[in-house]
Amino acid sequence: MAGTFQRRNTPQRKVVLDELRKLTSHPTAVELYEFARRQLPKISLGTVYRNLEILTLEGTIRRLDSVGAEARFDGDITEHHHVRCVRCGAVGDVRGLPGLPGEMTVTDTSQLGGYEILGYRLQFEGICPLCRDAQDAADGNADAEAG
Amino acid sequence: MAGTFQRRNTPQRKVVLDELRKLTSHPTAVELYEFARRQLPKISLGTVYRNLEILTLEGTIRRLDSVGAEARFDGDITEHHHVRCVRCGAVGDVRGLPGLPGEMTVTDTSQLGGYEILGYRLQFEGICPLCRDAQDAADGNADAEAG
DNA sequence: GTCTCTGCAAAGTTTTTGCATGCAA
DNA sequence: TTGCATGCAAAAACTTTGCAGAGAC
Repeated sequence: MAGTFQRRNTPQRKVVLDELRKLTSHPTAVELYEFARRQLPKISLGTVYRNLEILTLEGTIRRLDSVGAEARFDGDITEHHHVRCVRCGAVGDVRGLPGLPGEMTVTDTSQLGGYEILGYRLQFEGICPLCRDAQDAADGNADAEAG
Repeated sequence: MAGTFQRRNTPQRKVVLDELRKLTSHPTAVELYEFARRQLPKISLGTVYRNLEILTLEGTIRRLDSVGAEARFDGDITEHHHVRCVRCGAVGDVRGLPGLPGEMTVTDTSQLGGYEILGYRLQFEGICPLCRDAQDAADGNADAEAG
C-alpha cells in the first residue's frame, strides 16, 4: 500500500528543506539546487527534485505550479496567496487581503460542472517594486518615443 | 517596432483557432495538434505552438499556465475561472460563483509586498465527476483495507 | 513581388527515471 | 542487515528556434 514507506532523514533532504525555508523568493528546483550545493557540493539535481516531490506529498512544503513555466516551491505552508511579477517572474506573498472571503464554502456544485471542490488558490499578477522603479525611470524618457 | 507586422490569415491559424473554440476541454498544445492534423495532416507542432502564442498575445485566446505541468489553452475569453481535477488533470469552467466578489479592487498594496496589482486568477482544485464515480465505486471495496 | 508563415528538424528547458552504490535506522 | 536514498547520466516531456521554401496579400 502506498504511504507506508519509512522515510529516512538524509542530510540531502534536510538541506533542501532548510534552504527552502530560509528563502522567501519561492525558488525553482534549479535555484534551490544551487543553494543546496553550497552545503553539499555533490548533491545532484535529481535528488533535489526527488526530495521536493516527497516533501510536497508529505505536505511539508508547497509546490506552486501556477506561477510560470517552471514549478516554484514554498517552504511556508501557512495560508497565503501569491503575486507574480509579469515583468521579471518574481513571486511574492499576499496575506490577509481585505475584502476577500477568508474561507470560501461552495456547496452548490451545479455551477462547478459537477466537480467536488477541495480548495482554491488565488493567483495575483502585478509588477514588483523593482520593476516599477525601472518603469518609472523609463517613463521619464519614453515621452519622445510615444509620438 | 514590435506589433506593426501585418498578420496573415493562414489556414493553419484558422484551424488552430476553430478547433480550440470547438473544444471545451482546455486542450494542451499537443492535443490541439492532434485535432488540427485531422484537417491539415501536414501541419506541424511548431506551427501550432507559434499560432497559439500569436493568438494569446492578440488576446484572441487564453493560455492557462496554472493548471499543471503543461500549458493549456482556452478559446473562450469571457470572464470565468477554472477547476482542475487533482486526479486526472482535467480542467473545467467555473462561472458566476455565488459568494465571490465579481470584481476585486485592491488599492492598499501594503499587504501585497509593494506589488502593483494588475489582476488575479482564481484556480480551483477538485475532483471531476468521472473521478468521483470511480472513487465511489472503489470506496465500496475499501472498508476492509482501512482497518 | 514582398514579407510573413510553414514544415521539418535540431536544440533548449525542465523534469523524470534506471541503475549500482551508499547509508540511515 | 534492510531497503530507501543518492549520484550520475540518459531519457522523457514540453517548448522554442533556424532555415529554406511556400503562400497570403
